[in-house]
Amino acid sequence: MARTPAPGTRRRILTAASKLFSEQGVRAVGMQQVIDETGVGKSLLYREFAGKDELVAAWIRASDEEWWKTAREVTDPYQGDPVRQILALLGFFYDSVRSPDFHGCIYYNTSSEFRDPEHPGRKESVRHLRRLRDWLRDLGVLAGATDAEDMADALMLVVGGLLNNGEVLGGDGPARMALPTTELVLRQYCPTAVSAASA
Amino acid sequence: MARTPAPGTRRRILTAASKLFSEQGVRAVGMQQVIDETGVGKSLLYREFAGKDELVAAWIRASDEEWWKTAREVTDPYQGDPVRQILALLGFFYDSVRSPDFHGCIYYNTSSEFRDPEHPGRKESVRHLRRLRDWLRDLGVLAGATDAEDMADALMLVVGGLLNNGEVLGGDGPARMALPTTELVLRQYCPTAVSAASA
DNA sequence: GTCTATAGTGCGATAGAC
DNA sequence: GTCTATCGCACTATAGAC
Repeated sequence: MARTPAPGTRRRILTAASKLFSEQGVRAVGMQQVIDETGVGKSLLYREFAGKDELVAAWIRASDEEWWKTAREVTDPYQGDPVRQILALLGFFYDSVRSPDFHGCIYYNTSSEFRDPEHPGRKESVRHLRRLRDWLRDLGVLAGATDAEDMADALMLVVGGLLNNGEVLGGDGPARMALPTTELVLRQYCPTAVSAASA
Repeated sequence: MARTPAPGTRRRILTAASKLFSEQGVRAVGMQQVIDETGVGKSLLYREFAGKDELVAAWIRASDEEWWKTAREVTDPYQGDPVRQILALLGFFYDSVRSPDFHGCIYYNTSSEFRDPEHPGRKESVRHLRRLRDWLRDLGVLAGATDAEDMADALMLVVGGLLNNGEVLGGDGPARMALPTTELVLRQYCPTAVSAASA
């Protein structure tokens, strides 16, 4: 009889691609390296993904899904307290940046590697960052922010600064100031809610 | 006697390389494109620059020099008023990001494209960002900041967020909040100096 | 395996300054 | 015409997409 398709092939490829792409950058990694790392055959890889661009997009999409899962786990304990949820989220970013596996934010990095707005990997990356910004705005509304749009954009400044300086300047650099600066922003836009959360 | 060497060849190559690299990213641009854009011969290009890595490093170095020149022009009118100098500098960043020629910060982008700490282009990029951070710290000291190191790192968060979100999220996005957030940080670390500057 | 692209090398032809 | 800077092309080798 015919051999049954091995389960989880797609996942194995994505895991290997994720390691290589995030550590070295997408353009620095060839498809051959992905193949070598997985042990999968070339034909199987190309049956699973139409091309490199599609592999990149699938990697970003999978990372995005996993990220939201973790982000919700991190903020769920503070359900009903949006200010603490924001602080928990920024704390999660901070921990990620300080982790030894951190090699820069894949969404910012992939956007910078592919400037064509039509590139599937860029599209997915931009989509992720937009959703993050919108989530921060929604939390701001829940927190009764005086201006939730402004607050979300100010927080994206902190997030962008945290994620992009981490790999470049030392570990004791700007990252250290991410939480204090977040509190500064929160105090500006939700003074009453922050006092309550500090209590 | 002999033909005279054309002056400014190096500069012409750097100008073309700058356009291509900053618009499309370094790895997306081949040496042939640089050659086509300048009309220069391959042999001349390789006599002027040992290889692509060296061209990239030279481009970053030239951009860095030009940047400092402009940055000083922007802050010089506020000589003796470091708080206003910082605000002018952030205003300059803001204007750059909103300019139609902005295609992302070349220092952050090049760092993200080349992860090898030994890559000459990365080295120059990191050096630029470190010098910027140190300048902000020095201005913080002059402004009598309660903690100039913390303030510089907090401001680098704003700078990093501003420069890295600009190309990704819309023009009306986080960039808009860069100056208000800078003021927030300044007020936190130099309350008296900011009041004086606002007066 | 195949085809393309890219970094880098080298040489002959050409274009100018004298 | 002579001399040299520089171009343009051919070439190799390597790597990458598929």
